[in-house]
Amino acid sequence: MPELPEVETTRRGIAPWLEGRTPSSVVIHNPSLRWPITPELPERLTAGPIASVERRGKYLLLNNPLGTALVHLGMSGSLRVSSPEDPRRKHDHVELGLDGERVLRFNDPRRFGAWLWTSDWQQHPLLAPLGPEPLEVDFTGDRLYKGSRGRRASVKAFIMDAKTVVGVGNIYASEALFQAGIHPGRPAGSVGRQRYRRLAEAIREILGNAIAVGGTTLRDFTDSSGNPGYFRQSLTVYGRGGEPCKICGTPLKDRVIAQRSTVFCVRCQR
DNA sequence: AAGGATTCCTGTTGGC
DNA sequence: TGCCAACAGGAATCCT
Repeated sequence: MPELPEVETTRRGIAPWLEGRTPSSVVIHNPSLRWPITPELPERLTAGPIASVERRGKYLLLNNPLGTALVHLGMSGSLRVSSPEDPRRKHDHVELGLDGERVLRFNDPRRFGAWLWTSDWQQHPLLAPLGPEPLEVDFTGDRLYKGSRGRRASVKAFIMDAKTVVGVGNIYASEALFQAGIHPGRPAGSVGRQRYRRLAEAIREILGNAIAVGGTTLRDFTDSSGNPGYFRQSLTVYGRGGEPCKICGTPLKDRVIAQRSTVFCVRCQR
């Protein structure tokens, strides 16, 4: 399930193959993603060189002189650079020809991903409302504290809301709340300033560490070369329901909070 | 306005 | 062993 570290890992892998090049072709094998791929996408993406590959939250931005292709991996999407001779895999929906030797393929079994075209991504309705980047300086505990006053939803739902901060999905939200010692079901408005400072620090540290080892591979995430990420071995609570807490040994609880499976320690997290 | 429920989809898993 | 229902999950969208 790609969260910010997996998307950033993907960005770093594909950028060197795309930047400065004009795709020779864009072939859409199946346009039925989260939203139908607009038929104009191929002509737009082949119109000029891709100047840069950026990331905003979990969106990848392929920028060229006409605008930007917004690529979202959804929950099962991946991008891979391979040889044109490598056989297409099941669920390869989009293919960019890079030169004679390489192709970029978008694979997405569940088709929750997206490829959208926009002439101005900053104004795009999906991107404009997004909150701060967790690894940038404007993401702070004080900001979380202020934004959460009066909020009755759980602190877990609050930090998974992209308007609060981008890129924190179910796995890293659980990990950060454990590291900060905060119970995921606690109302966001009842968490104090100091504890939000701890939480912001935990989010930063965990996402940064995950990026450094290529993300988390649970089942099938791989980078653009097909390699797994190694953060899984650093997970302290996610996927460990019923197993002992690594701090106090109490069996970890597993229950649904914010519509998602959530693992936490009733003793260490309050 | 806020927050919870629903929805899209397919591969994996668990029960019988 | 085989079949099928339940489940997982990002996040927009619907509903209250």
